[in-house]
Amino acid sequence: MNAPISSPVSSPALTKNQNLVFDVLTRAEAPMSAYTILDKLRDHGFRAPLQVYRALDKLTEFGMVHRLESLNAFVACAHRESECCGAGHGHGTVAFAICESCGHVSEFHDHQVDHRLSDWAKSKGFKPAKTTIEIRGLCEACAA
Amino acid sequence: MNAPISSPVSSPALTKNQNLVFDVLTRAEAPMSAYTILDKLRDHGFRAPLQVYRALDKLTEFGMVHRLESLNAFVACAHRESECCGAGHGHGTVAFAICESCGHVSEFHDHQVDHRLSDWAKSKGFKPAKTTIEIRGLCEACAA
DNA sequence: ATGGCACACGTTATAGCATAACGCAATTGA
DNA sequence: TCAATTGCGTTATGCTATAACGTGTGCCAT
Repeated sequence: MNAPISSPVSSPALTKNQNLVFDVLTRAEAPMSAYTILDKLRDHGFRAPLQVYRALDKLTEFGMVHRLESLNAFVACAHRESECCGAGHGHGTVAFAICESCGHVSEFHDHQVDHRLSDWAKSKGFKPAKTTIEIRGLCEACAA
Repeated sequence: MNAPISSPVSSPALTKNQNLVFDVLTRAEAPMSAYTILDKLRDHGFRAPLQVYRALDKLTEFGMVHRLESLNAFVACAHRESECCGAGHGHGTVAFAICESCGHVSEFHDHQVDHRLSDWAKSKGFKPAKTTIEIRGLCEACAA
């Protein structure tokens, strides 16, 4: 009795660890590092970073979690249910606006940006695998 | 005799350490991590990571070096002389295409992408400070 | 049923990336 | 001349991520 468990709330059938990590991220107001997640889950039996990283790898693969490269941290995907996490659909690249003051992250998507970038790639014969777009700055509230 | 030295080849007057780091990056075919740079410069008296990081911070500030967030590594700016490194001009955000096979990096710029992103920011009251765009995938040669 | 496979898990150890905190030396300019 | 600034060097430390090992479980083709 170790493998996937009928998930109470999440999309694909997640394992116990995956559910725990996803729940922590979903509740968070800001991105969390793997080690911060680890600390939050010590009460639930987590002892080592790998337990977190393995869950994060899967959740990222499922599209339920995004990694913020410029922060070395993770957020739950903001596109609820139907839009984002469906298996094979992929609505393209997601962009993030990260407030350096309050830590809040806005996730958005822009087809034009997507097209421009993939046009560039096509023109150069470059085959994109994963695209990162992160804007760091101050959110409206913090810029005031 | 410790401060800036008339630089033999570079743009602003760089210090000795800044020149050494910049030269190593300029000669490199692919991005380098701070520790790789450190190893290359042991012969020149470098002993500690901070010596590298401090030089990288300045070079980045000057616009002569870019940090690749998804790689935790650094590259010399590909825009030669006039275009990129001039003090106050800033031609906007730069994007990178990073080959995961050979490590080669292409630096480019797209006004439309820039505009799209800053329009989004404006509409949300978000004040951008620094924008990261990195496409990882396979370059033409490696995709063949 | 059983042997092989794929996968999640747990643990220990280690690798790789980045900065804090101290003090010294040189430069600048009121 | 004195204070402020900047670069430098050193030691120590902290944060991020993965390697390598072994265990247990479910699946399913033979």
